[in-house]
Amino acid sequence: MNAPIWTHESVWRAIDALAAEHGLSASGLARKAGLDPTAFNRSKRLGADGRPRWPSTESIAKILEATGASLDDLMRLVAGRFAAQGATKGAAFEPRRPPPEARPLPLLGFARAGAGGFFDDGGYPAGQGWDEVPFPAVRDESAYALSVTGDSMLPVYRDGDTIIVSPTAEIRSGDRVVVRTAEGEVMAKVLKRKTTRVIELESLNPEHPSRTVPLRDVAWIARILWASQ
Amino acid sequence: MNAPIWTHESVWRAIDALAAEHGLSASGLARKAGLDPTAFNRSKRLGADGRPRWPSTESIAKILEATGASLDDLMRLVAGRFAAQGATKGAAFEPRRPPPEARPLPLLGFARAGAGGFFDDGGYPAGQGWDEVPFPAVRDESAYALSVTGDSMLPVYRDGDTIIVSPTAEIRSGDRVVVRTAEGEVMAKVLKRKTTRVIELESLNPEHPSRTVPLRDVAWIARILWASQ
DNA sequence: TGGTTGAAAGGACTATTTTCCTGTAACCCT
DNA sequence: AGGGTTACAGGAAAATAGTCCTTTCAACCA
Repeated sequence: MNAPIWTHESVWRAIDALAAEHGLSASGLARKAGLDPTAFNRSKRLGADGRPRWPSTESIAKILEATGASLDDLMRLVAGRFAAQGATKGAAFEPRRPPPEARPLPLLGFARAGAGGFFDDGGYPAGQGWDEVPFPAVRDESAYALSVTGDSMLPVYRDGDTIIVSPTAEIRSGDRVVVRTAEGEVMAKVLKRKTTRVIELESLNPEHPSRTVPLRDVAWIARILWASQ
Repeated sequence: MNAPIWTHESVWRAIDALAAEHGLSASGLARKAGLDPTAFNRSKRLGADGRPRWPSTESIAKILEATGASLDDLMRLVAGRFAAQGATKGAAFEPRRPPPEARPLPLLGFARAGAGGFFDDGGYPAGQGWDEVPFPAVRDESAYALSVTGDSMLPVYRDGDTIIVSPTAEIRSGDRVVVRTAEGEVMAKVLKRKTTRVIELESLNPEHPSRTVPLRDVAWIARILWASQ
């Protein structure tokens, strides 16, 4: 079992479980906590654009108070440890794999790497001044890998490179993304701009022109997290 | 005795403590998590009308991810159990950490990604035909991370990208490498050719010329395994 | 059977949180 | 001294979560 994590999925699951442990529906729990009964509707957990909607920390405080649940209870439920009576009728539709467990790696700014004292003679990290970074910080259980084929993504991605893609990671301007169009074309690009109607995609090769795609022509978009080298 | 509770005060206190445990200010933690640096300002924790402002559960997920903190850490901090301050900032390098444990991720060739049947409507892996790849396949206990600074490695590496470097991994022609010269210059390049006397390094930007360095001028060379995106 | 209530989906609107922006102050480096 | 960066306060705009409202369906009861 991997370490429990705080994710959109696990938080909502905890809310459902808390409701069930108190013999309530999600709408009943919301009502009991003084929230609108539709607040926890499953239909509202993803926005119209598919973006995850997170319950607020304030709403969580209210449901804990209304049910008398403790901080321990909250973490237990987020961790997925439910009471037997409260077993939810799971919508489990595919087996989930745990995401890779992050470990801390020593971290140094590149600009400092030339200064003395950070590496020994063999090029191994040494001395003072190293920070830490979790690697790999991949929390998405539905993350997958794509193996690059061809030369069309040079110079960033070469034939045979592996890219790690997350369908649920937040995407911001400047992020490298995989986009599938409604026609079935799948491409790796840089998201330059997103409006309510179009997305603008820059090529990974700066010499190639940007491309604007209407959102209605976008089947899905997923963020690239890591690339092998 | 009541269990620790989830309140406006305890949640913000936990955020401050998480920052402190990583040697960061609140604004530094926000920045590290990809949030606006003003997001956790003390001045913004109560609204102009005195109403408490709660951090979102999404923001909490982001700071946990950015710091590698676990659900147990979150609970500990919300409960008010803090570690001594500054424990990890600028710490001496500690050798012999276990490398990240590889997990299998679904793998698909990019060229096949446009064909039907590999993704559901939301862009999640589905259907048959997926292979597996271990991620991250990093076996080197001395692997470390470098944080890219500046624009000199565009378009492959952008300012702020993290590259994972292995001093012990085998290096072959075409691999992306970090090289330190005897003079102390550290650079990221592509190893084009290695002979008994020289190495030839291509720039990551194909427009820039190759560079030949005598082996006696090379202090060390390490292979880049992964790059964040 | 008809009425009532709750559960849930979906849309519009409102309230709240985050982001963007500006300014000041402190600190560090050249 | 000047420039750059970070920390922090404060205001406006943008984004997001909650509320209100409507509709449909199911369960229950008289």
